[in-house]
Amino acid sequence: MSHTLGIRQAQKQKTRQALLDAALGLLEEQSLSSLGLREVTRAVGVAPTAFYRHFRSIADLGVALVEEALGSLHPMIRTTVTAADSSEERIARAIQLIAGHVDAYPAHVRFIARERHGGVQPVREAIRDQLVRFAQEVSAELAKDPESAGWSEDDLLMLAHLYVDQMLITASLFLEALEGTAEDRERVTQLATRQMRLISIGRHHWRD
Amino acid sequence: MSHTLGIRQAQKQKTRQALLDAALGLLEEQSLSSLGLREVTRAVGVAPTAFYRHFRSIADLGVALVEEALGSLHPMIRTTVTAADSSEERIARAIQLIAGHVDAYPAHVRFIARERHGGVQPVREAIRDQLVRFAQEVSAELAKDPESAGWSEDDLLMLAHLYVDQMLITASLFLEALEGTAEDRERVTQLATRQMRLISIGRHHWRD
DNA sequence: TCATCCAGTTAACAACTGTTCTCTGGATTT
DNA sequence: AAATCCAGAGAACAGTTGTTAACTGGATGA
Repeated sequence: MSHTLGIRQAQKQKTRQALLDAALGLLEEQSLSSLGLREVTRAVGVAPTAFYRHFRSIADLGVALVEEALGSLHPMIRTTVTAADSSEERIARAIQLIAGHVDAYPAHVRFIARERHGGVQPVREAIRDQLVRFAQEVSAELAKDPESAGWSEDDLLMLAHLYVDQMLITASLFLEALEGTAEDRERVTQLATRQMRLISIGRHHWRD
Repeated sequence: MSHTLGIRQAQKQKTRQALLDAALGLLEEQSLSSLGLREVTRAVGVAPTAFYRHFRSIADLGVALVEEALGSLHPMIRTTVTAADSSEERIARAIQLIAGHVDAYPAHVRFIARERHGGVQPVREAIRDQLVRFAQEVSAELAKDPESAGWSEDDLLMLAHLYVDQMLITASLFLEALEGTAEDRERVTQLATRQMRLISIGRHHWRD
């Protein structure tokens, strides 16, 4: 059911993607609020005014980056939380998944961590919306687990937010460890694993 | 034992503080990496070149802001964790303390949350160092608690980091709720309380 | 085939940036 | 009282920024 794009539309999307990629690269050493429109177009090799054919402003481009970075992550998260194996195995797998994602898309992870509390309001809101969606989805998956018997919806959402925040913290630690040694990364894995374990224990004894 | 500063030194410190205050104000709507030196001096009402009498660069000023925002917080944290009352009361008091701090110094809290993963490396490192110190101090206080019997140093530090991160998340939520209604703030209190409670439960059953 | 469209170009704008060098005048020290 | 110091001012520098307007030329659709 794929409709082949015309030459013009295809070229336009190519340039648009080049702008997004260039911006993401430039954002490794600065924040979005200091990223210049000309800086981005210069990196791509197009005229500054071409930018306006794709985005109204840098903030607009930032919102598009949020969608690119988080939009495709929902199914991955759902299946990770769902999993039918033991709690300990699930933790190990989740952390392995985070580590792998940071390895594969470090710039996206950095962007989200940086701009979650960054200086550009529309981007902050876009990230917050995505994270709220994550928490809702995690909450919905948790509800299916027999261990969630007797849990209120509020408490499930509370736990889901804890998980989502913990995921981001862990991703950020893996990111810092990317330029470090293998031991650095192993230490992050150990730390994150034990923190998740402690939260799981808290979850297990919550109903008391 | 206070040595009265000379007129010149006093005036210099006054200007320096004015620069810090102005910068903090301007940072409510942008990130440090986009803050201009001229922007700051203009807000204070001094010549751009006067900036160099106090800071080598904007990054340098940022590091000074980190010290101002977090430097004086260490004793407060120590005493909060120490506390001799029940776990539930300790949680309520800690969260109340965070809420009060956000009310009193919203710009400082915003600055730390924003620049923790921000685009200016020296500032990121300064914040990280301070947070590591917090975690070490919390860890040292936890070690005194009889409930920490049988805990390894690594595990204490793991828990301490969890507490510190949770504090920052909570502070950030209170900050968002500052412009909201009283119910918004109450909801944050409820959420943070239950998350802390769950972590406490996890801590209590850790040795299993 | 011919008219229309539209992604990207070119040129120009006023406004802004960090940094340098030189200078001033009141505080400080001798 | 005289010499020194030094926080801040002033002017100028080359480079940068976002945004506007009018344009070109290949793809598109009638």
